[in-house]
Amino acid sequence: MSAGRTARDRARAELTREIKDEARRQLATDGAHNLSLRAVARSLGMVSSALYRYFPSRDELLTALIIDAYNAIGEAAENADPGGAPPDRWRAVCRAVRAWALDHRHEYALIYGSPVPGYQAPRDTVTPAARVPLVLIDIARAAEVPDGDLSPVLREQTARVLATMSTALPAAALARVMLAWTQLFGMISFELFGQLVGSADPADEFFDYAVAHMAEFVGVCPTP
Amino acid sequence: MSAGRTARDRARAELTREIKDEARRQLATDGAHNLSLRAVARSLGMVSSALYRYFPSRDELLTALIIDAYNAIGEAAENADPGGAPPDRWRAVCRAVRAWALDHRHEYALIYGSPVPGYQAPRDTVTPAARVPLVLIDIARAAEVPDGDLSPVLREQTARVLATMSTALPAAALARVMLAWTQLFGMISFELFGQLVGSADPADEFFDYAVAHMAEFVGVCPTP
DNA sequence: TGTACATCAGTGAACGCGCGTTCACTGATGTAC
DNA sequence: TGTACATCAGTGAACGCGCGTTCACTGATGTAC
Repeated sequence: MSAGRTARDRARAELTREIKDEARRQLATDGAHNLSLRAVARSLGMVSSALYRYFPSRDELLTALIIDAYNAIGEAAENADPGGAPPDRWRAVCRAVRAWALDHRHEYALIYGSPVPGYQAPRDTVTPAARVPLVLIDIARAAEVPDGDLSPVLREQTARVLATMSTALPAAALARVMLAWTQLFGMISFELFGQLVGSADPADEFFDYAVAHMAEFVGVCPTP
Repeated sequence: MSAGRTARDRARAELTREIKDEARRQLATDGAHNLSLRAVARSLGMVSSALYRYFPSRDELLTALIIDAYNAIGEAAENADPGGAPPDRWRAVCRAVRAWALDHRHEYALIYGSPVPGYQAPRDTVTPAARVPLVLIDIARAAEVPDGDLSPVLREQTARVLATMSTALPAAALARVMLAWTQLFGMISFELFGQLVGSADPADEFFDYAVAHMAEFVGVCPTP
Protein backbone atom coordinates (compact mmCIF):
# COMPACT_ATOMS: atom_id res chain seq x y z
CA MET A 1 0.00 0.00 0.00
CA SER A 2 2.91 2.35 0.64
CA ALA A 3 4.31 4.07 -2.44
CA GLY A 4 6.88 2.26 -4.51
CA ARG A 5 6.74 -1.06 -2.73
CA THR A 6 6.65 -3.40 -5.67
CA ALA A 7 8.39 -3.05 -9.01
CA ARG A 8 4.99 -2.54 -10.57
CA ASP A 9 4.23 0.33 -8.23
CA ARG A 10 7.52 1.97 -8.94
CA ALA A 11 7.09 1.57 -12.67
CA ARG A 12 3.64 3.00 -12.41
CA ALA A 13 4.76 6.06 -10.47
CA GLU A 14 7.59 6.64 -12.88
CA LEU A 15 5.45 6.39 -15.98
CA THR A 16 2.84 8.64 -14.48
CA ARG A 17 5.58 11.20 -14.01
CA GLU A 18 6.89 10.67 -17.53
CA ILE A 19 3.45 11.15 -19.01
CA LYS A 20 3.00 14.40 -17.16
CA ASP A 21 6.48 15.56 -18.14
CA GLU A 22 5.84 14.87 -21.78
CA ALA A 23 2.44 16.54 -21.56
CA ARG A 24 4.10 19.58 -20.00
CA ARG A 25 6.58 19.65 -22.83
CA GLN A 26 3.78 19.68 -25.38
CA LEU A 27 1.98 22.31 -23.37
CA ALA A 28 5.05 24.51 -23.61
CA THR A 29 5.11 24.37 -27.39
CA ASP A 30 1.50 23.94 -28.44
CA GLY A 31 -0.58 25.38 -25.63
CA ALA A 32 -3.16 23.72 -23.44
CA HIS A 33 -5.87 23.30 -25.97
CA ASN A 34 -3.63 21.46 -28.40
CA LEU A 35 -2.60 18.99 -25.77
CA SER A 36 -3.46 15.59 -27.19
CA LEU A 37 -3.34 12.23 -25.51
CA ARG A 38 -2.38 10.60 -28.76
CA ALA A 39 0.58 12.89 -29.27
CA VAL A 40 1.79 12.34 -25.73
CA ALA A 41 1.53 8.60 -26.15
CA ARG A 42 3.31 8.79 -29.48
CA SER A 43 6.23 10.67 -27.95
CA LEU A 44 6.53 8.06 -25.25
CA GLY A 45 6.47 5.21 -27.77
CA MET A 46 3.21 3.93 -26.42
CA VAL A 47 -0.11 3.29 -27.96
CA SER A 48 -2.69 5.94 -27.11
CA SER A 49 -5.03 3.60 -25.30
CA ALA A 50 -2.27 2.71 -22.85
CA LEU A 51 -2.54 6.16 -21.28
CA TYR A 52 -5.94 5.21 -19.98
CA ARG A 53 -4.23 2.97 -17.45
CA TYR A 54 -2.80 6.15 -15.91
CA PHE A 55 -5.38 8.85 -16.53
CA PRO A 56 -9.03 8.03 -17.05
CA SER A 57 -9.45 10.89 -19.51
CA ARG A 58 -7.79 13.88 -21.07
CA ASP A 59 -9.44 16.15 -18.54
CA GLU A 60 -7.88 14.24 -15.65
CA LEU A 61 -4.47 14.69 -17.18
CA LEU A 62 -5.16 18.39 -17.55
CA THR A 63 -6.24 18.57 -13.94
CA ALA A 64 -3.01 16.92 -12.84
CA LEU A 65 -1.02 19.47 -14.84
CA ILE A 66 -2.99 22.32 -13.33
CA ILE A 67 -2.35 21.11 -9.81
CA ASP A 68 1.32 20.62 -10.54
CA ALA A 69 1.55 24.12 -11.97
CA TYR A 70 -0.06 25.70 -8.93
CA ASN A 71 2.31 23.79 -6.73
CA ALA A 72 5.29 24.75 -8.82
CA ILE A 73 4.59 28.47 -8.77
CA GLY A 74 3.69 28.25 -5.08
CA GLU A 75 6.93 26.50 -4.33
CA ALA A 76 8.86 29.06 -6.35
CA ALA A 77 7.31 31.79 -4.22
CA GLU A 78 8.03 29.98 -0.97
CA ASN A 79 11.60 29.21 -1.87
CA ALA A 80 12.28 32.76 -2.94
CA ASP A 81 11.31 34.14 0.44
CA PRO A 82 14.59 35.10 2.05
CA GLY A 83 13.09 35.96 5.41
CA GLY A 84 14.34 39.10 7.14
CA ALA A 85 13.11 42.54 6.28
CA PRO A 86 9.54 42.53 4.90
CA PRO A 87 10.26 44.87 1.98
CA ASP A 88 13.03 42.59 0.77
CA ARG A 89 10.85 39.54 1.18
CA TRP A 90 8.04 41.20 -0.71
CA ARG A 91 10.21 42.15 -3.65
CA ALA A 92 11.95 38.78 -3.83
CA VAL A 93 8.71 36.82 -3.79
CA CYS A 94 6.99 38.98 -6.40
CA ARG A 95 9.97 38.74 -8.68
CA ALA A 96 10.14 35.00 -8.26
CA VAL A 97 6.50 34.63 -9.18
CA ARG A 98 7.05 36.67 -12.31
CA ALA A 99 10.21 34.76 -13.17
CA TRP A 100 8.41 31.45 -12.89
CA ALA A 101 5.64 32.76 -15.11
CA LEU A 102 8.07 33.92 -17.78
CA ASP A 103 9.82 30.57 -17.67
CA HIS A 104 6.60 28.59 -17.88
CA ARG A 105 4.36 30.71 -20.04
CA HIS A 106 1.94 28.02 -21.08
CA GLU A 107 1.72 26.50 -17.65
CA TYR A 108 1.00 29.98 -16.36
CA ALA A 109 -1.66 30.47 -19.02
CA LEU A 110 -3.14 27.13 -18.04
CA ILE A 111 -3.82 28.28 -14.50
CA TYR A 112 -4.21 32.05 -14.82
CA GLY A 113 -5.44 32.40 -18.37
CA SER A 114 -8.91 31.85 -19.69
CA PRO A 115 -10.28 28.56 -18.43
CA VAL A 116 -10.30 25.71 -20.91
CA PRO A 117 -13.89 25.72 -22.16
CA GLY A 118 -16.04 22.86 -21.03
CA TYR A 119 -13.53 22.03 -18.37
CA GLN A 120 -14.45 22.59 -14.75
CA ALA A 121 -11.62 22.78 -12.23
CA PRO A 122 -12.17 20.39 -9.36
CA ARG A 123 -11.82 21.21 -5.67
CA ASP A 124 -8.33 19.72 -5.52
CA THR A 125 -6.88 22.85 -7.06
CA VAL A 126 -7.92 25.12 -4.20
CA THR A 127 -5.13 24.34 -1.76
CA PRO A 128 -2.27 24.48 -4.28
CA ALA A 129 -3.71 27.69 -5.71
CA ALA A 130 -3.55 29.29 -2.30
CA ARG A 131 0.19 28.91 -1.84
CA VAL A 132 1.28 32.14 -3.48
CA PRO A 133 -1.26 34.33 -1.70
CA LEU A 134 -0.35 32.65 1.59
CA VAL A 135 3.24 33.70 1.18
CA LEU A 136 2.17 37.27 0.50
CA ILE A 137 -0.10 37.22 3.54
CA ASP A 138 2.68 35.90 5.70
CA ILE A 139 4.93 38.76 4.69
CA ALA A 140 2.20 41.26 5.39
CA ARG A 141 1.81 40.10 8.97
CA ALA A 142 4.51 42.56 9.95
CA ALA A 143 2.74 45.36 8.14
CA GLU A 144 0.83 48.17 9.71
CA VAL A 145 -2.09 49.55 7.76
CA PRO A 146 -4.90 51.80 8.87
CA ASP A 147 -8.01 49.88 9.76
CA GLY A 148 -11.46 50.91 8.62
CA ASP A 149 -12.69 51.62 5.09
CA LEU A 150 -14.08 48.10 4.59
CA SER A 151 -17.69 47.59 3.63
CA PRO A 152 -19.67 45.06 5.69
CA VAL A 153 -19.65 42.46 2.92
CA LEU A 154 -15.93 42.83 2.42
CA ARG A 155 -15.38 42.61 6.13
CA GLU A 156 -17.30 39.36 6.22
CA GLN A 157 -15.48 37.92 3.22
CA THR A 158 -12.08 38.69 4.68
CA ALA A 159 -13.17 37.31 8.04
CA ARG A 160 -14.17 34.08 6.36
CA VAL A 161 -10.79 33.81 4.71
CA LEU A 162 -8.98 34.56 7.96
CA ALA A 163 -11.00 31.87 9.72
CA THR A 164 -9.47 29.22 7.48
CA MET A 165 -5.95 30.37 8.25
CA SER A 166 -3.74 30.11 11.27
CA THR A 167 -2.19 33.51 10.61
CA ALA A 168 -3.80 36.38 12.47
CA LEU A 169 -4.16 39.55 10.47
CA PRO A 170 -6.42 42.60 10.58
CA ALA A 171 -9.19 42.43 8.01
CA ALA A 172 -8.07 45.67 6.39
CA ALA A 173 -4.57 44.31 5.92
CA LEU A 174 -5.88 41.16 4.28
CA ALA A 175 -8.03 43.17 1.91
CA ARG A 176 -4.99 45.15 0.88
CA VAL A 177 -2.93 42.05 0.30
CA MET A 178 -5.71 40.60 -1.81
CA LEU A 179 -5.73 43.74 -3.86
CA ALA A 180 -1.97 43.56 -4.33
CA TRP A 181 -2.38 39.91 -5.25
CA THR A 182 -4.74 40.75 -8.12
CA GLN A 183 -2.38 43.54 -9.12
CA LEU A 184 0.61 41.21 -9.18
CA PHE A 185 -1.04 38.68 -11.44
CA GLY A 186 -2.67 41.37 -13.49
CA MET A 187 0.76 42.73 -14.35
CA ILE A 188 2.17 39.33 -15.16
CA SER A 189 -0.79 38.38 -17.32
CA PHE A 190 -0.64 41.65 -19.20
CA GLU A 191 3.04 41.14 -19.85
CA LEU A 192 2.70 37.53 -20.93
CA PHE A 193 -0.41 37.99 -22.96
CA GLY A 194 0.99 40.89 -24.92
CA GLN A 195 -1.00 43.83 -23.59
CA LEU A 196 2.11 45.79 -22.70
CA VAL A 197 3.58 45.65 -26.18
CA GLY A 198 4.00 49.22 -27.29
CA SER A 199 4.04 50.69 -23.80
CA ALA A 200 5.85 49.09 -20.86
CA ASP A 201 7.78 46.57 -22.88
CA PRO A 202 10.18 45.18 -21.74
CA ALA A 203 8.34 45.18 -18.48
CA ASP A 204 11.08 44.63 -15.91
CA GLU A 205 11.20 48.17 -14.64
CA PHE A 206 7.46 48.65 -14.77
CA PHE A 207 7.13 45.48 -12.75
CA ASP A 208 9.55 46.63 -10.09
CA TYR A 209 7.82 49.98 -10.01
CA ALA A 210 4.51 48.24 -9.41
CA VAL A 211 5.97 45.93 -6.80
CA ALA A 212 7.35 48.88 -4.85
CA HIS A 213 4.01 50.65 -4.84
CA MET A 214 2.21 47.48 -3.86
CA ALA A 215 4.59 47.00 -0.97
CA GLU A 216 3.84 50.48 0.22
CA PHE A 217 0.14 49.88 -0.18
CA VAL A 218 0.11 46.74 1.93
CA GLY A 219 2.15 48.48 4.58
CA VAL A 220 5.43 46.74 3.86
CA CYS A 221 7.39 49.96 3.80
CA PRO A 222 10.99 50.25 2.72
CA THR A 223 13.21 50.46 5.75
CA PRO A 224 13.08 54.12 6.73
CA MET B 1 -16.37 52.22 -54.08
CA SER B 2 -18.43 53.79 -51.31
CA ALA B 3 -19.99 51.32 -48.88
CA GLY B 4 -23.35 49.82 -49.74
CA ARG B 5 -23.72 51.24 -53.20
CA THR B 6 -24.96 48.25 -55.07
CA ALA B 7 -27.27 45.52 -53.83
CA ARG B 8 -24.35 43.17 -53.93
CA ASP B 9 -22.32 45.44 -51.67
CA ARG B 10 -25.16 45.75 -49.23
CA ALA B 11 -25.74 42.02 -49.18
CA ARG B 12 -22.08 41.46 -48.64
CA ALA B 13 -21.87 43.87 -45.73
CA GLU B 14 -24.92 42.35 -44.15
CA LEU B 15 -23.71 38.78 -44.46
CA THR B 16 -20.32 39.73 -43.11
CA ARG B 17 -22.11 41.11 -40.08
CA GLU B 18 -24.30 38.02 -39.77
CA ILE B 19 -21.31 35.73 -39.90
CA LYS B 20 -19.59 37.66 -37.15
CA ASP B 21 -22.77 37.73 -35.08
CA GLU B 22 -23.19 34.00 -35.36
CA ALA B 23 -19.52 33.47 -34.58
CA ARG B 24 -19.91 35.65 -31.51
CA ARG B 25 -22.89 33.58 -30.44
CA GLN B 26 -20.84 30.41 -30.69
CA LEU B 27 -17.99 32.10 -28.87
CA ALA B 28 -20.33 32.84 -25.99
CA THR B 29 -21.32 29.22 -25.58
CA ASP B 30 -18.29 27.23 -26.67
CA GLY B 31 -15.30 29.49 -26.20
CA ALA B 32 -12.84 30.78 -28.72
CA HIS B 33 -11.00 27.61 -29.40
CA ASN B 34 -14.14 25.72 -30.28
CA LEU B 35 -15.15 28.31 -32.79
CA SER B 36 -15.57 26.44 -36.05
CA LEU B 37 -16.18 27.81 -39.51
CA ARG B 38 -18.26 24.80 -40.37
CA ALA B 39 -20.54 25.26 -37.38
CA VAL B 40 -20.99 28.94 -38.16
CA ALA B 41 -21.84 28.16 -41.76
CA ARG B 42 -24.24 25.45 -40.67
CA SER B 43 -26.11 27.84 -38.41
CA LEU B 44 -26.45 30.30 -41.24
CA GLY B 45 -27.74 27.66 -43.62
CA MET B 46 -24.71 27.98 -45.82
CA VAL B 47 -22.13 25.57 -46.98
CA SER B 48 -18.83 25.94 -45.15
CA SER B 49 -16.85 26.85 -48.21
CA ALA B 50 -19.08 29.85 -48.79
CA LEU B 51 -17.57 31.59 -45.78
CA TYR B 52 -14.32 31.86 -47.66
CA ARG B 53 -15.94 34.54 -49.78
CA TYR B 54 -16.04 36.66 -46.63
CA PHE B 55 -13.07 35.60 -44.55
CA PRO B 56 -9.98 34.07 -46.13
CA SER B 57 -9.41 31.84 -43.10
CA ARG B 58 -10.55 31.02 -39.62
CA ASP B 59 -7.82 33.20 -38.20
CA GLU B 60 -9.09 36.22 -40.09
CA LEU B 61 -12.52 35.69 -38.65
CA LEU B 62 -10.99 35.47 -35.19
CA THR B 63 -9.09 38.67 -35.80
CA ALA B 64 -12.28 40.44 -36.80
CA LEU B 65 -13.94 39.27 -33.61
CA ILE B 66 -10.99 40.43 -31.55
CA ILE B 67 -11.08 43.89 -33.09
CA ASP B 68 -14.83 44.10 -32.59
CA ALA B 69 -14.44 43.09 -28.96
CA TYR B 70 -11.79 45.72 -28.28
CA ASN B 71 -14.00 48.31 -29.89
CA ALA B 72 -17.03 47.17 -27.93
CA ILE B 73 -15.36 47.34 -24.54
CA GLY B 74 -13.71 50.62 -25.53
CA GLU B 75 -17.03 52.06 -26.56
CA ALA B 76 -18.62 50.86 -23.33
CA ALA B 77 -15.94 52.72 -21.41
CA GLU B 78 -16.32 55.88 -23.47
CA ASN B 79 -20.09 55.91 -23.23
CA ALA B 80 -20.03 55.36 -19.49
CA ASP B 81 -17.93 58.45 -18.90
CA PRO B 82 -20.38 60.97 -17.43
CA GLY B 83 -17.93 63.86 -17.46
CA GLY B 84 -17.86 66.12 -14.43
CA ALA B 85 -15.99 65.25 -11.28
CA PRO B 86 -12.99 62.98 -11.93
CA PRO B 87 -13.72 60.56 -9.09
CA ASP B 88 -17.22 59.95 -10.42
CA ARG B 89 -15.89 59.51 -13.92
CA TRP B 90 -13.27 57.08 -12.72
CA ARG B 91 -15.74 54.94 -10.86
CA ALA B 92 -18.30 54.94 -13.65
CA VAL B 93 -15.80 53.94 -16.30
CA CYS B 94 -14.22 51.16 -14.25
CA ARG B 95 -17.62 49.75 -13.44
CA ALA B 96 -18.68 49.88 -17.06
CA VAL B 97 -15.60 47.98 -18.13
CA ARG B 98 -16.31 45.30 -15.57
CA ALA B 99 -19.97 45.16 -16.52
CA TRP B 100 -19.09 44.67 -20.15
CA ALA B 101 -16.68 41.90 -19.23
CA LEU B 102 -19.28 40.11 -17.13
CA ASP B 103 -21.79 40.39 -19.94
CA HIS B 104 -19.36 39.16 -22.59
CA ARG B 105 -17.22 36.67 -20.76
CA HIS B 106 -15.92 34.79 -23.74
CA GLU B 107 -15.30 37.89 -25.77
CA TYR B 108 -13.40 39.24 -22.80
CA ALA B 109 -11.42 36.02 -22.56
CA LEU B 110 -10.70 36.28 -26.26
CA ILE B 111 -8.91 39.59 -25.84
CA TYR B 112 -7.62 39.51 -22.27
CA GLY B 113 -7.21 35.79 -21.69
CA SER B 114 -4.43 33.54 -22.83
CA PRO B 115 -3.72 34.10 -26.51
CA VAL B 116 -5.02 31.47 -28.89
CA PRO B 117 -1.96 29.33 -29.51
CA GLY B 118 -0.43 29.62 -32.93
CA TYR B 119 -2.38 32.75 -33.53
CA GLN B 120 -0.53 36.04 -33.77
CA ALA B 121 -2.55 39.20 -33.31
CA PRO B 122 -1.98 41.62 -36.14
CA ARG B 123 -1.22 45.32 -35.82
CA ASP B 124 -4.84 46.26 -36.47
CA THR B 125 -5.73 45.45 -32.89
CA VAL B 126 -3.49 48.10 -31.39
CA THR B 127 -5.72 51.12 -31.85
CA PRO B 128 -8.96 49.48 -30.67
CA ALA B 129 -7.09 48.01 -27.71
CA ALA B 130 -6.01 51.45 -26.64
CA ARG B 131 -9.48 52.86 -26.23
CA VAL B 132 -10.04 51.86 -22.61
CA PRO B 133 -6.66 53.06 -21.36
CA LEU B 134 -7.17 56.31 -23.25
CA VAL B 135 -10.35 56.97 -21.34
CA LEU B 136 -8.54 56.35 -18.07
CA ILE B 137 -5.74 58.63 -19.11
CA ASP B 138 -8.16 61.34 -20.04
CA ILE B 139 -9.73 61.22 -16.61
CA ALA B 140 -6.34 61.37 -14.96
CA ARG B 141 -5.45 64.61 -16.70
CA ALA B 142 -7.10 66.47 -13.85
CA ALA B 143 -5.10 64.52 -11.30
CA GLU B 144 -2.19 65.73 -9.28
CA VAL B 145 0.45 63.20 -8.38
CA PRO B 146 3.94 63.67 -7.03
CA ASP B 147 6.52 63.55 -9.76
CA GLY B 148 9.76 61.63 -9.44
CA ASP B 149 10.26 57.99 -8.51
CA LEU B 150 10.49 56.83 -12.11
CA SER B 151 13.48 54.89 -13.34
CA PRO B 152 15.17 56.11 -16.55
CA VAL B 153 13.78 53.24 -18.62
CA LEU B 154 10.28 53.77 -17.32
CA ARG B 155 10.60 57.46 -17.94
CA GLU B 156 11.56 56.76 -21.52
CA GLN B 157 8.76 54.26 -22.03
CA THR B 158 6.15 56.63 -20.70
CA ALA B 159 7.58 59.44 -22.79
CA ARG B 160 7.25 57.31 -25.89
CA VAL B 161 3.62 56.60 -25.08
CA LEU B 162 2.91 60.27 -24.44
CA ALA B 163 4.49 61.19 -27.75
CA THR B 164 1.81 59.22 -29.59
CA MET B 165 -0.97 61.00 -27.79
CA SER B 166 -2.42 64.46 -27.98
CA THR B 167 -3.08 64.54 -24.24
CA ALA B 168 -0.38 66.14 -22.14
CA LEU B 169 0.34 64.38 -18.86
CA PRO B 170 3.29 64.15 -16.50
CA ALA B 171 5.22 60.92 -16.93
CA ALA B 172 4.67 59.93 -13.33
CA ALA B 173 0.93 60.32 -13.72
CA LEU B 174 0.92 58.14 -16.80
CA ALA B 175 2.90 55.44 -15.03
CA ARG B 176 0.34 55.45 -12.26
CA VAL B 177 -2.55 55.19 -14.66
CA MET B 178 -0.85 52.29 -16.39
CA LEU B 179 -0.49 50.57 -13.07
CA ALA B 180 -4.14 51.12 -12.28
CA TRP B 181 -4.94 49.81 -15.74
CA THR B 182 -3.21 46.50 -15.06
CA GLN B 183 -4.91 46.42 -11.68
CA LEU B 184 -8.33 46.96 -13.20
CA PHE B 185 -8.01 44.15 -15.68
CA GLY B 186 -6.25 41.95 -13.15
CA MET B 187 -9.30 42.19 -10.92
CA ILE B 188 -11.71 41.48 -13.73
CA SER B 189 -9.72 38.54 -15.01
CA PHE B 190 -9.42 37.06 -11.55
CA GLU B 191 -13.15 37.38 -11.07
CA LEU B 192 -14.05 35.93 -14.45
CA PHE B 193 -11.50 33.17 -14.44
CA GLY B 194 -12.51 31.92 -11.02
CA GLN B 195 -9.54 32.93 -8.88
CA LEU B 196 -11.72 34.78 -6.40
CA VAL B 197 -13.93 31.81 -5.66
CA GLY B 198 -13.64 31.19 -1.94
CA SER B 199 -12.46 34.65 -1.06
CA ALA B 200 -13.88 37.83 -2.62
CA ASP B 201 -16.82 36.19 -4.27
CA PRO B 202 -19.17 37.79 -5.20
CA ALA B 203 -16.68 40.45 -6.16
CA ASP B 204 -18.79 43.60 -6.39
CA GLU B 205 -17.63 45.17 -3.17
CA PHE B 206 -14.06 44.08 -3.57
CA PHE B 207 -14.12 45.64 -7.00
CA ASP B 208 -15.45 48.95 -5.71
CA TYR B 209 -12.91 48.85 -2.94
CA ALA B 210 -10.14 48.40 -5.47
CA VAL B 211 -11.51 51.10 -7.75
CA ALA B 212 -11.54 53.57 -4.88
CA HIS B 213 -7.95 52.84 -3.98
CA MET B 214 -6.89 53.03 -7.59
CA ALA B 215 -8.55 56.40 -7.91
CA GLU B 216 -6.64 57.64 -4.94
CA PHE B 217 -3.43 56.21 -6.33
CA VAL B 218 -3.75 57.95 -9.66
CA GLY B 219 -4.55 61.20 -7.90
CA VAL B 220 -8.24 61.23 -8.70
CA CYS B 221 -9.26 61.99 -5.14
CA PRO B 222 -12.81 61.98 -3.88
CA THR B 223 -14.08 65.53 -3.60
CA PRO B 224 -12.73 66.71 -0.25
C1' DT C 1 10.62 -22.71 -2.49
C1' DG C 2 7.26 -23.81 -5.91
C1' DT C 3 2.97 -23.80 -8.05
C1' DA C 4 -1.93 -21.89 -9.37
C1' DC C 5 -4.47 -18.05 -9.82
C1' DA C 6 -5.46 -13.10 -9.91
C1' DT C 7 -4.10 -8.65 -11.11
C1' DC C 8 -2.47 -5.38 -14.04
C1' DA C 9 0.15 -2.96 -18.26
C1' DG C 10 0.29 -2.44 -22.80
C1' DT C 11 -1.38 -3.77 -27.74
C1' DG C 12 -3.82 -3.06 -31.99
C1' DA C 13 -7.84 -2.44 -34.33
C1' DA C 14 -11.87 -0.03 -34.64
C1' DC C 15 -15.82 3.51 -33.95
C1' DG C 16 -17.45 7.83 -34.93
C1' DC C 17 -16.54 12.33 -35.08
C1' DG C 18 -15.40 17.15 -36.70
C1' DC C 19 -12.34 20.10 -38.66
C1' DG C 20 -10.00 23.74 -42.32
C1' DT C 21 -9.35 24.31 -46.87
C1' DT C 22 -9.44 23.62 -52.11
C1' DC C 23 -11.62 23.37 -56.49
C1' DA C 24 -14.43 23.13 -60.59
C1' DC C 25 -19.08 24.38 -61.25
C1' DT C 26 -23.66 27.09 -61.87
C1' DG C 27 -26.31 30.92 -61.79
C1' DA C 28 -27.23 35.50 -60.44
C1' DT C 29 -25.80 40.46 -60.24
C1' DG C 30 -23.26 44.33 -62.09
C1' DT C 31 -20.83 47.09 -65.98
C1' DA C 32 -19.65 49.02 -70.52
C1' DC C 33 -21.02 50.10 -74.89
C1' DT D 1 -32.90 50.79 -73.25
C1' DG D 2 -30.79 46.54 -74.61
C1' DT D 3 -27.24 43.34 -75.26
C1' DA D 4 -22.47 40.92 -74.31
C1' DC D 5 -19.22 40.12 -71.13
C1' DA D 6 -17.05 40.16 -66.55
C1' DT D 7 -17.49 39.71 -61.79
C1' DC D 8 -18.91 37.60 -57.88
C1' DA D 9 -21.72 34.41 -54.37
C1' DG D 10 -22.80 30.12 -53.18
C1' DT D 11 -22.71 24.83 -54.10
C1' DG D 12 -21.25 20.17 -53.39
C1' DA D 13 -17.86 16.93 -53.39
C1' DA D 14 -13.53 15.80 -51.96
C1' DC D 15 -8.75 15.70 -49.56
C1' DG D 16 -6.31 14.71 -45.66
C1' DC D 17 -6.03 15.17 -41.09
C1' DG D 18 -6.20 14.28 -35.97
C1' DC D 19 -8.76 13.45 -32.14
C1' DG D 20 -10.83 10.81 -27.56
C1' DT D 21 -12.36 6.62 -26.20
C1' DT D 22 -13.68 1.53 -26.12
C1' DC D 23 -12.73 -3.27 -26.21
C1' DA D 24 -11.11 -7.95 -26.51
C1' DC D 25 -6.60 -9.70 -26.31
C1' DT D 26 -1.70 -11.30 -24.68
C1' DG D 27 1.83 -11.62 -21.66
C1' DA D 28 4.23 -10.19 -17.66
C1' DT D 29 4.23 -9.24 -12.58
C1' DG D 30 2.47 -10.09 -7.98
C1' DT D 31 0.04 -12.97 -4.22
C1' DA D 32 -1.60 -16.87 -1.46
C1' DC D 33 -1.03 -21.32 -0.11
